[in-house]
Amino acid sequence: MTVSQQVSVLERLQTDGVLAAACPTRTVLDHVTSKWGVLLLVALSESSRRWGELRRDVEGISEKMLAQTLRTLEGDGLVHREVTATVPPRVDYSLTPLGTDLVSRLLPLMEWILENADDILAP
Amino acid sequence: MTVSQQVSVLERLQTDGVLAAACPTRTVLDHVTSKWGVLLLVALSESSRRWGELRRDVEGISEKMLAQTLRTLEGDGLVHREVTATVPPRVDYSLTPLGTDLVSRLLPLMEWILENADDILAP
DNA sequence: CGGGATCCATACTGATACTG
DNA sequence: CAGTATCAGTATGGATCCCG
Repeated sequence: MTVSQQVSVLERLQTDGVLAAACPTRTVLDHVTSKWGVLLLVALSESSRRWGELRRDVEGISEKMLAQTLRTLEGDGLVHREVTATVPPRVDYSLTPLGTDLVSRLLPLMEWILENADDILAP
Repeated sequence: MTVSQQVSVLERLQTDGVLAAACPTRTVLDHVTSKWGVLLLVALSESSRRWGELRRDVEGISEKMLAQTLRTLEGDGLVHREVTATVPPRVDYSLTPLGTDLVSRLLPLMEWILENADDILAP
């Protein structure tokens, strides 16, 4: 990414929002960067997952926050919820096209964190 | 990004951490995606800024969270703090090379949010 | 100007119990 | 299996006042 591109993004962030309070993009940013939102989106990046799988994939998440975060992401149109009316019931979660697009921007960031976590926490 | 790349990133996230609890990368992720951390990093993306400038740039941030978040980011080696001992005192904040590198991964995400916020919140 | 200290409200977490 | 409901404890954020 060139410097001129960086500047233009920053300028648009200032005028259109994000850095401005009360801007709708703040809400989206909060959802996307929420503690569990990122991890769930990443966990869904490869394939659709069932409730119990997500609960195991994302270690440490409580059932309450799992349900709450999934509902938020579903409401944002990032995650698709599909119920199969069987006994026992089966519910699959998957990324929507919008969610897939978002995750493609998210994974480079996660990869960076993975590679640099040691540098950050070591000193 | 290809599918094979996505899979490899996810697999490394599962084995090396992030999705695993008690992993150091979780801490880094929390700092980077903290409510104000993202906005401050972006605000610093173009040039170094003074305390008062950041306070105005990032609308809605309280002085407490500004100080707290800046100290965290400084401790993570992402932000550099430079004090000029004058009267009145002057303190400048800027991105470290590590911080600059991180922001280059962060801006595409912010740009995506900017472009898709309407689609997410409208329905 | 650039913070630190304090108090309060909210959000999150954890444990448990219950349901279709 | 996939949740919902509730309560209690904790962590986090915000508002305010104060200081060198």
